[in-house]
Parts: sequence; structure tokens; C-alpha cells
Amino acid sequence: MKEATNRSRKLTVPTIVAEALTLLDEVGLDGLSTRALAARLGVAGPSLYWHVKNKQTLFSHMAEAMFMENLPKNAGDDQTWQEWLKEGAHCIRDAALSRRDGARVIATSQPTGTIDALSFPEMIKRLVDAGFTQAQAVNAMLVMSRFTLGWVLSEQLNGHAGMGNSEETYNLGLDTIVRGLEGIIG
Amino acid sequence: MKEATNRSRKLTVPTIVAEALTLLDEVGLDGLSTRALAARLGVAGPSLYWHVKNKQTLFSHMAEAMFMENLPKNAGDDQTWQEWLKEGAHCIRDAALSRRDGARVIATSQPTGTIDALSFPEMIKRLVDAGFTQAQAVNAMLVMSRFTLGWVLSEQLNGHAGMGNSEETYNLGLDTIVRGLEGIIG
DNA sequence: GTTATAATCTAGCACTGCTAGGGAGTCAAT
DNA sequence: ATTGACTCCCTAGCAGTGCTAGATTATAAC
Repeated sequence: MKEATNRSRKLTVPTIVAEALTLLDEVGLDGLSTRALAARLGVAGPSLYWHVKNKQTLFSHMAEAMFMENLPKNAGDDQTWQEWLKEGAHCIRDAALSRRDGARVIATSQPTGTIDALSFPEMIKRLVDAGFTQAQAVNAMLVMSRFTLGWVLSEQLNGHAGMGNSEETYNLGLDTIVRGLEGIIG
Repeated sequence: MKEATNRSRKLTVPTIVAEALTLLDEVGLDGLSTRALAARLGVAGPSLYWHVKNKQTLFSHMAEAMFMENLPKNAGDDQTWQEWLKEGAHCIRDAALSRRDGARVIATSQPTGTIDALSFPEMIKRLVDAGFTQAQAVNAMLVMSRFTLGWVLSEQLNGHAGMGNSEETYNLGLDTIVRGLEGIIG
């Protein structure tokens, strides 16, 4: 019984990642099992492991996809470094907030993806042009990105019920950091 | 066979939490299973569940214990609010760094413990006395604590191999935030 | 058609958090 | 001394997890 199963090449890494992200939105990180994901894709559980090494690397792919869906809009040079930095920060925040438990996914993922997706070197060069030393620029990026990650992480864990879980309060904090950075270059 | 089993009251919540923390240091968060913990305590697995509701609340207890072991040293009033805030931040950092995957334990724990242990209200009052509004003071605490959490989280995930994973770079970031806060009250 | 390889399958291992229900131990009241 | 209640830990086991091994099929190359 031939049973026309012409569903060849159905499974690809992008397909898996996309379906994993929608499933993440539905069941959350703790409810995201490889079996449920495979069932969604019309496939048996272990089939995923031909495409993806393990669940951890799947998370890395998911985190990278979230970043790619939230790239900076303005690539122009008509921005001050303050605006640039804030926009980069908001990209991280938007990426993390774009999915349920998104911050946890990004946090547990290897930080290489985090750095690549936002083109850290370019942003650091920009800061150096503004008057920061190399070390200061690197530190500024770290402060910005890690502050944002910690913020959104708490934001999502509190379930939007705790104090200070709004974009306004986040912007207040981001402004504080930028103001502190401005003090470095006088 | 009477078999002198006078080990009554052996298991208590503090005992469980203490053993869980040392086990955490050995195997990490992902390797910390309730069965392994119970075996350490000379007890069958499910016995823990009479004392602790579930694994999540165990984590909360662990996080609280970590905070209690890293309380602020100087309670005196001979500090500026800047020094006070920095010391509070270092308490969070020290608590998180005191155990393997400590930041993850704290992050996944309910943030109520985080706030209670450091006496947020007292610190906020101190900031208000310095000239901040109530909202600004709350925000300052959030910026400080969430930045620290995000920082140590990345620090521990990188395994002390990445860039900027030292106390000096952390202090640089913390100084930046304090400087930004100083700008609020002029 | 034969063969190589890419992709998916079934079967199952070792392990997880956790529950159900039973049964010793202690203590107070009868 | 016996009963009963209560505390605390037990065994047995469920439903699920990530992941591996090895067989099996589809696709394409010759």
C-alpha cells in the first residue's frame, strides 16, 4: 500500500523553530516538551533529533529567531549614540517579550547569539567614536544588555502583576543608565 | 527487634534546605533531583513532600537562605545613600554567587523573598530622605536589583569565561547606575 | 534495477516530579 | 492498658521527560 506520503522535506530547522515558538506561546517553557512539538509537526518524537542536537540547542535557535524578528528599525546614522543604545536595548526587550517566557529562553541560551544578533562590535565602535574607551564601550553594552535581560526576566516572572512592570518604568531605568554613561565622557 | 531508631525529628525544612544547597554546589541546578536530595538526607524520595509542597517552593526556600547568609554588614547610618545602595546590590550579587547556579535559583524563585530579605521598604525610605520621590526610589531599587540579577545570571552562565565577568566590571556598571541616579536629584 | 544516503520510524532506557495509601512511632485521654 | 489521633516516613507506582539504538522507508544517483 503505497499510501501517497509525498510529504518529503517537510521538516527543516526553521520549521521546527517556528512551530516551537508558537507552542511556547501556548504552553510556556515548562510545558514545552519535544514530544508535543513533534506531534505538532506531524512527526514522531525522536525525529527532531536528526535536525537538532538536543533541546538546549533548540532553545538557542529559538532565541536567535526571536532576535531576528526584532532587529533595529533605524539603521541610519542620524541618531545620537544615546538613541542608538536605547533602540538596541528595546530590541532585546522586544525580543524577550515577543514570546511567553521569552526572557528565560534567551537567558538559558548561549550568549553568543545574543551578541551576534545585535551586532555588538558595530555598537561598540559607535560608542568609541563618541568618546568612550574600548573597555568603557564594552562595559556600556554589557550594562545595557544585562540590565534589560534582568528586567524582562522579572517582568515575565511576575506575570505583569508586580510593581514596575511597564514600558514606562523600564524606560526610566534605561534613561538612568544612559545618564550614567553620559557622565563618563563628560 | 526494637532496633533503636531514635532518629525522630531528623528531617526539618532548614535541614532539607541546607543539604539542598550543598548538593546544588556539587551537581548544579539541572542535576538537582529530589531523589538525590532525599538520598543525601537518608530518606526516601517522597518524604520531602511532607515538609515542602513542591520543588518550586524548595527553590524559594533556597533563595531565601542564600539571601539570609549574605545580609548587609553595615547597618549604620554613617553611609551615603550611594554607599547604601551599592552595598545592597553587592548583597544580591554575593547571594547569587554564593552557590552554583545561584542566580538561576533566585531568578526562578518568587521575587517576594528577594524584596523581603533586603528590606526594600527601608531602602526606599532612605532614598526618599535623600530627595527622590517615592516612584523614583522604587524605580531605583528595581533598576539596581534587576541589573544585578541579569549581570550575575550572565556571569554564571558564561562560566567565568566570557568578557566582563569580574567584580571590577560589575562595579563599573553599578557606578554607572548610581551616577545616573544622582542626576535625578541634581 | 540497484545502491547510497537522507529522513523518519518503533521500541525503550533511565530518569523526573509527584501522588496515593499504608504503617510505624509518639503522645494524650480514657 | 487500650484506644485514638496525629506526625512522619515508607513502598508502589503513575505519567511524563530527554534522548539513544537500530530498523525502516523515501528520495535520488547511477
